[in-house]
Amino acid sequence: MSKGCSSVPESAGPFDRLGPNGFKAFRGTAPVSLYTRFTAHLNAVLDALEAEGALPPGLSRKAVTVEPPRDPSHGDMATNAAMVLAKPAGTNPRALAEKIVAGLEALDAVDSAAIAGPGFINLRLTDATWTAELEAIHAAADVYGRSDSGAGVIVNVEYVSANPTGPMHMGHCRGAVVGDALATLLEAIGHKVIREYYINDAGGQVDVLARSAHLRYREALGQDIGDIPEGLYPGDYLVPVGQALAAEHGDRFVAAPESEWLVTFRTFAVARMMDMIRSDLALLGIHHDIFSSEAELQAAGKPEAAEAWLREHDLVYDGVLEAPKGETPEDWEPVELPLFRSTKFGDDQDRPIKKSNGSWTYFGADMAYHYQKAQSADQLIDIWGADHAGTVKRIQAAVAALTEGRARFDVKLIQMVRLLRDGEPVKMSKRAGNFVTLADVVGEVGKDVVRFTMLTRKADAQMDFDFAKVVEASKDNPVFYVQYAHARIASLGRRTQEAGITLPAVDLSRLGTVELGLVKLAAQFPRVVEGAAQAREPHRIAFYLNDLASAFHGWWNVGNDDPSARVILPDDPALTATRLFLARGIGQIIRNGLALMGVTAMTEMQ
RNA sequence: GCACCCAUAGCUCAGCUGGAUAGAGCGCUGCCCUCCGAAGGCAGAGGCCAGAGGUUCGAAUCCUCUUGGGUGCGCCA
Repeated sequence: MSKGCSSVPESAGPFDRLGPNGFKAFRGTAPVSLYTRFTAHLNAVLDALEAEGALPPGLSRKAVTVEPPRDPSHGDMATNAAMVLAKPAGTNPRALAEKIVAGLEALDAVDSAAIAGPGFINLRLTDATWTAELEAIHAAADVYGRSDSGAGVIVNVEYVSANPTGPMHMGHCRGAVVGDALATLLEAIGHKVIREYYINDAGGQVDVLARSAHLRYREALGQDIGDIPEGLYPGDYLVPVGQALAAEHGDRFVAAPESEWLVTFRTFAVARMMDMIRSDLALLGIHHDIFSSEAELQAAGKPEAAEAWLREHDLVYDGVLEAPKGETPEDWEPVELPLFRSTKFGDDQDRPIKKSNGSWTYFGADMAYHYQKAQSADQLIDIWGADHAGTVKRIQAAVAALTEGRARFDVKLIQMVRLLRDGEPVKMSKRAGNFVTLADVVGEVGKDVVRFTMLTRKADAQMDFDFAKVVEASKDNPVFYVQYAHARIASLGRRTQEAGITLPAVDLSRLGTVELGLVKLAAQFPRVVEGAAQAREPHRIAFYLNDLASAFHGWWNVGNDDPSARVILPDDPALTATRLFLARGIGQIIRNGLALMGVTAMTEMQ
């Protein structure tokens, strides 16, 4: 099996056949998308024009697009080639368009080609081209929509990375889902993906965790600990940690000074917290490949190595930062610290990599961590909460410096989710420890609803999560609407069997205009996947599926008033078979799209 | 004071990395549904894409400025 396609099922197998139009419809395990094929055809036409001198050689075709027009009445496919190339070619768009049209019209798959507007070339494809695409969907099945455009490129996606001080709460949820869906999406276009979690187990917060655990440890040994002091973690989830520590160590650390137990308690508590986080993530179907420990990173001397390299290249120096503008903290004092020249890469201030006590700042360690990730990946993606927006530039600067600009590095910022119940924001108080946990929410509405809902907005837009609305059975709820379409399709199969209809071979020439329209929309799927992966925007899959479901429901609804438009026609088994073939093709796309989102497709609604 | 994110129909949001007459759901208006595929369906109204410049064949999309929201801002993670 080729690299980068490890998640493609073997059963799909390499596939090689010629479509009715002479296209080589499949390459490797997944069919080449219609748009990719037409881009190739267009390039061939342009090459021919170059050869005969109608176009100067070597023009950049970067801005040339082949895509469906927004208005379907314009045709099935459009290209801007004539408009983009006319100027550098020293001709006018329409004259060039006529030459390109002549070349494209010669293709069997093209029914007609026309010049429109300022110089668009609109193509109408033969029905046979589309019905062949429907067959391709069935043939490729679970693999339809995948490609190998990202083959050979390893992408590291770091997401969640919640502090190991408590269970996952809803603040972590969206980033977890977006990161995971993005990772799956990148795999779908052939990337090898590393799903990574960075454990912040080296800072002051885990010391607080250790002290909180010590308190629970004393409690487990029967001491009255009273109220949890300010500054320690109050959550009940530390009770079993204290009990386990008591069972293991007895009372020998009860009165011991902190220096004797801190490391032991910290290590133990962090491990327990990570177990808890892993099981919370498992509720969402999320499993990371690698958990990297900040403490281990530091113990291995990685930050020192990074610092040494940066000093050699004059990118770290010892200096004093100016006092912050705006509200100056009362206790501000100028201190000399090792500073990274992030201003050289567009940051507005150089950033300290060590604290005045000699330990690493979060940034200092994180810098080394990103360098480590870049050793085993070609591209890096971080999924962060939007509250960390202010630190994006410095880490991008660090990656650019340490990799000398080689690694593509994107930080995706995830905006806040506002939890609503009965239209009212759910109140959360971290101090009292009564935040809404991820486990609670998944327990209430289910994994699939949570995952889908988290992908119904652009990641950088704020969103509301309303407990009532996300489970509502109506067309305003995309989660339901998409699942309902898939369930209807599944029920068609069951009902055909119940009706005792024996299905003859399908006759795709009997598909009507509305039905071919559905095929055309379904055939967009590979493009949508490619675009969503390139843009790192998994929400596009959710919106596309909602559109597809909407088109399917619309088709279904024609049958309400017109029984002859229904799928199951006891008097016409051949047409039943054909429409069922279409419906199942749509169902396949929905299933494939949901799979990218990590959502299970339902075969019946309750 | 500075940086980043955002601004699209009354509301919630899409808009496929610059394309043609800017879309969807809700809400609103009108019609359809005793049952057989209505946990609805069909149609309609509704827009200075916050504002002003610029880039070019072409801008909601890219650049600059302004206005109005959100987030963050020395060695917290």
